[in-house]
Amino acid sequence: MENEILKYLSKYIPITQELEEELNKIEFIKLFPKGTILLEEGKISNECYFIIKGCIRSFYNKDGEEKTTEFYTEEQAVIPSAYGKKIPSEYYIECIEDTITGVGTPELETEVYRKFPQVESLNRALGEVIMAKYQDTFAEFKMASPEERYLALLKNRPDLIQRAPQHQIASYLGIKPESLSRIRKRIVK
Amino acid sequence: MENEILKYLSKYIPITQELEEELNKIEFIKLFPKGTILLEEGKISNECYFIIKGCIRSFYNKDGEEKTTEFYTEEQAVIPSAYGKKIPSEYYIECIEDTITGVGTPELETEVYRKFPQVESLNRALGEVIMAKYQDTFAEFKMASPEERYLALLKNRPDLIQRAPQHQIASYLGIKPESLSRIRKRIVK
DNA sequence: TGCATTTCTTAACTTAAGTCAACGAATTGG
DNA sequence: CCAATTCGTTGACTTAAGTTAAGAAATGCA
Repeated sequence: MENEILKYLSKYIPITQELEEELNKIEFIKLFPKGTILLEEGKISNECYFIIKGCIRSFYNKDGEEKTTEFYTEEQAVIPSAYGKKIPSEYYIECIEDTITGVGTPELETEVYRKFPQVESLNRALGEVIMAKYQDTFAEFKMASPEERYLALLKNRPDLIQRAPQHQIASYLGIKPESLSRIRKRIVK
Repeated sequence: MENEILKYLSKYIPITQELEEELNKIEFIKLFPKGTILLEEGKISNECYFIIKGCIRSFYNKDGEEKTTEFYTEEQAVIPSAYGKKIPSEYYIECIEDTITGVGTPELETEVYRKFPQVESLNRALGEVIMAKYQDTFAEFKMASPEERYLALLKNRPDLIQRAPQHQIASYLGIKPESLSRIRKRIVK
């Protein structure tokens, strides 16, 4: 677990001795216990996270009801919409398991990009890949019925169904908990 | 219309004489008539587009039915999920109006990034902004009912309702054309 | 361990979207 | 300009999700 981010980066670019030392110096690994709120609605966001182990969700508070919109797990980056901008966040970010992350800040990023421009290139390329996947996910969501969305989730991220409570999964699928309960019952048959 | 892309870029980075000349040399402005299919399902994608004027949609063919998943208009980038990867596209891309675009290719990008690393930095930063917006759009979509989605579209992209046929708007909202027709009737009251 | 809280399920009922079909309106191409 | 096709609306009916409420199951905490 010493430097999982380096391990991850090394899949994509060669890690020089210099880069390794630099990243070891600045990298900030943190453990957050389950239940930690990493970002609150209305607050300024100055941190992003790379999940080494654990699970994080983002959720809105709509008329007192929590609407989970995203789940993040191992090897995923959590970048709040308001990250680095000086605007209040519209949603919360919470660890739903004990979670180990690398923590990034705009200042850290700027410094690393300046010293190692290749890392910025990599981020540009990785960003495009993640964007493409996300687009596809949104398109599938639009085209599918709630039941189809649940079946797709079972297939694509089966771990989530174990890791997150069902009412959070429900809003992630864009439906009510009662509906998800019925869908599950229907499927068993 | 000589170089709209330079105009757009100049909002974000200083345009040197050298960069301007370079981009003028390599930039490839094309006009596509309404109805042009820019990418077909199953085909390899080697072009991305920056819309100067016009409207482009992406759509899937699900059991013979077209499902429009995205509309792109002025100052938006159209980057197919399969762009630059050597995998077949899962969807079509079509101009639904006469459309003027800047056309990009992976080779062109590589060359520009090599000569003007600042452009790659800008793209990294812009990509993050676009990603954040897209995430917010997806979250809103999940939380809203079909009627609320339509009202949001009316508010946020009112031009689209004039520019695209209603059945395409319907699948963009994740519903059937008959339902959209009824929603519109409900709203007028 | 046991009590309190949260989560999940079930049921009855309401509401709105999906489906199928028909028809008139608008658009397109020759 | 006309014929053909596509598009949008409407109606009747089906299906599934939302709502409300209640109780069972699971979980967390003292």
